[in-house]
Amino acid sequence: MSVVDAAASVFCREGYAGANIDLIAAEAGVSRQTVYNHHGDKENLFVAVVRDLTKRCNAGIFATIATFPDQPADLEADLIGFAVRMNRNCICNRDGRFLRKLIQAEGERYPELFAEWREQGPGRTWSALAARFARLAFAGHLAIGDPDVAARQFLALVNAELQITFMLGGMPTEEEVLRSASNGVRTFLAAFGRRKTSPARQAVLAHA
Amino acid sequence: MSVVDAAASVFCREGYAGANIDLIAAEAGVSRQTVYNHHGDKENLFVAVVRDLTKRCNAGIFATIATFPDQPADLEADLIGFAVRMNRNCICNRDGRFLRKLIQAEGERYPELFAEWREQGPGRTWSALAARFARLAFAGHLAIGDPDVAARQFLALVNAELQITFMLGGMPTEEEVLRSASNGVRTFLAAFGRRKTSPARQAVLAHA
DNA sequence: ACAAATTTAGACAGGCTTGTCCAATTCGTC
DNA sequence: GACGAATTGGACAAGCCTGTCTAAATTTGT
Repeated sequence: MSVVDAAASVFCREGYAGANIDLIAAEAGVSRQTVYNHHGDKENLFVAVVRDLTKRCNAGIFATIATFPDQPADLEADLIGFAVRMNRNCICNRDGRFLRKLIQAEGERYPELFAEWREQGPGRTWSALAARFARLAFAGHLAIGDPDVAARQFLALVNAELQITFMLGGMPTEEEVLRSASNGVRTFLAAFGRRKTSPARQAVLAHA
Repeated sequence: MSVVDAAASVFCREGYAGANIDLIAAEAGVSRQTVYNHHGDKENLFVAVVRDLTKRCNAGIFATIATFPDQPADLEADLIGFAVRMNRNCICNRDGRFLRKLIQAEGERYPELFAEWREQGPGRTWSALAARFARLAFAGHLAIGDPDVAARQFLALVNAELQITFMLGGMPTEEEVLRSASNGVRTFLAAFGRRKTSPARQAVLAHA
């Protein structure tokens, strides 16, 4: 494991103040001196960790957004699949959980560092996702008023049942992710879908 | 300010490891010795802080749930009002933000302490809220499949636009709270509200 | 194989923090 | 005013952590 990866793990587990350079070095399998040779001091190492996580998370998010179903065959199934990919590859994975925890714990102490994340990450994510939803609406698959609002609500809905797990830093099971995404997409489509499906399907949606 | 309140503030700002007893004492306006006289040691003080926050937050949540609009005059306006109260009095206030941050930062280190919060807090909140929504559905104001899912999604929706602010530990403005609640309730009602325009759906609801 | 660069282990100083002890002072109550 | 309880300030030991230094060992490039 690289020094930065080990540092990410320890910073997340122990917090910045509680993180111990000796422990990071041991976890990375190098000597303490090597850590100092590479990164100067603790704060510098922390910045390197956040930049690394931010870069990888953003790359993952945009790679996943590229799989958004622009021409859906089955809108509900395709959106559920997209939501599951988003959760699995960006939000629940190691990088996503670590970055989230560092932001929550140290965000107020490093405003400029996390302001960068904020602009590059959520800002662009929402905007890119809103564009995709606008396109679906334009193509007649959805009835959306404000695509930015719809994008944020989509993410909120498909994560609605995972909040507690995220809050405690845990990793939801594949089944939990799927259930939350399914319930979220169903409600999203109940609100924004065009309802041109059959009455039988409506009945299923209403009861499920 | 009481010792526990000052400790809550410092633990949240600096993290458990970074919190300094001298600073807590100074912020509370007492001597360090007094802190030790009252609470024994740092860990003990931390536990006292979490218990205090948990108790106050839960009380606030259930007081607010008691204001749920069981007989709504204007369903949309009443739900927005409820959502704003929930956010203002339970989630955005000092206690709510502090408790959330402590859970996120130290939850994994004190599983038994936060398991208590988890059962008494979110578990009962969701369940109580689900019962209120079920009642609205029974009275014919909503068309809900699973009240538990609807309750979680309601909370997720009305907070959808506040996520980033929460993540960075900030306090949203009254306008932001109102806008997020309004957008969330509008979508919630688009998904679960009764629709006079859809005969098929009406039929389904009549049987549900 | 040799030389340069990197890594390692360990010691070390300096600073900070926790938790204890104690004498002096203040406070609450009668 | 008096007396017991609580609070205060300060000193103090012990431990931990950061960051530096050095000399030896190891790896790397040629």
